[in-house]
Amino acid sequence: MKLVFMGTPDYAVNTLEALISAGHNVAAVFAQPDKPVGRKHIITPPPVKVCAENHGIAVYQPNTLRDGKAEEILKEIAPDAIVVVAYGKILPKEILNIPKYGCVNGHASLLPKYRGASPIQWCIVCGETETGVTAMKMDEGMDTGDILKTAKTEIGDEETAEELFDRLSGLTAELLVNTLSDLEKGNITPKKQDEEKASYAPIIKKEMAFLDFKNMTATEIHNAVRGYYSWPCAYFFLENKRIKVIKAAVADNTNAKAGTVIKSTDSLVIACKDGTAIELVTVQPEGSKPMSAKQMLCGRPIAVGTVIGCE
RNA sequence: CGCGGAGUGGAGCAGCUGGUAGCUCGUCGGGCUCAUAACCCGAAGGUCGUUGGUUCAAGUCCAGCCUCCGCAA
Repeated sequence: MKLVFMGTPDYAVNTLEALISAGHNVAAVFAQPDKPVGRKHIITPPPVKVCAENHGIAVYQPNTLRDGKAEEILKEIAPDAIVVVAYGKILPKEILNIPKYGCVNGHASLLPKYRGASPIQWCIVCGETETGVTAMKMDEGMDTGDILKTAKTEIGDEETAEELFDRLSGLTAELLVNTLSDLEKGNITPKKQDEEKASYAPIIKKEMAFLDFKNMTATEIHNAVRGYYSWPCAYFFLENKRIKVIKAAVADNTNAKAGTVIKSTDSLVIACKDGTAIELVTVQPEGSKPMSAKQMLCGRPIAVGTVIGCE
């Protein structure tokens, strides 16, 4: 098939590679413009662009798709389908209607659940045990298009968002290749989404990853630590210093007041809501590299009974 | 030149107003103990990131460089 691919981050590269090796003619790639990245604000091209260039594919990085230019380019190319994975822009109606098979999006959740920007993080934060990827025919709404095909996978008890990202990225690539081939053969019947079951996964903000030991149970903390890793990373404050929590484990229940440090010798355990307790296994104090809680306690002892607040 | 923190024995940290390094953990040896990751005694181990400067004297002050990290993006 003659395709146009739209995507930006690492996550989308797998799919682009897969489409190419499946023999599709990827006539052009759209990606977000290069952005300043890192401490020194070095202008960096998005991974999808790098990949496309390595394959000698033309890359377009418009700031907007709504000024008619993109539409013009796409009509010129006249692709059979446009494949969109983590592109980061909403496609206007004029573009949606250009390809014969429409615009196919790979979304990282089992739609209609977790529509929106951050489905992967949210399903871990919410404690889901199963997720997947969905191929859908895009319409004007936010992830509301008809479902073409899905693939499920289980979420491991200790799996982080970063790990799940990797896995779903691979699943998406497979799913979309299969979806295209089925579309071509005409053996897909698009299914409407069940609006009753729809839920949204809003974009993640830093503050959301704040660990409030007083109002979260140990399990909720554990899920937050996994779900917000590796960005923005769950954190709390200790003496006005930000401490990121890289890894945590649910500990035995306690009757200490939520937020209180109940163990700080070999390990660091903090009481949470409803008598639960969480052990902070790996942490990263501001300015330092990640370390075990025990290492941190060597240099920065914390007294048992200390209450972790919100300051 | 976006803002800021940091580089000290194996690990994590102290070391204020300059006079040759200390804490917690670990390691090794010994002791106690039915036993121990617990406790007691002792030991080993540091060119204090790098280069140059100030000084009688610098980990401690000044300048440059390298590396790491937090914020921001």
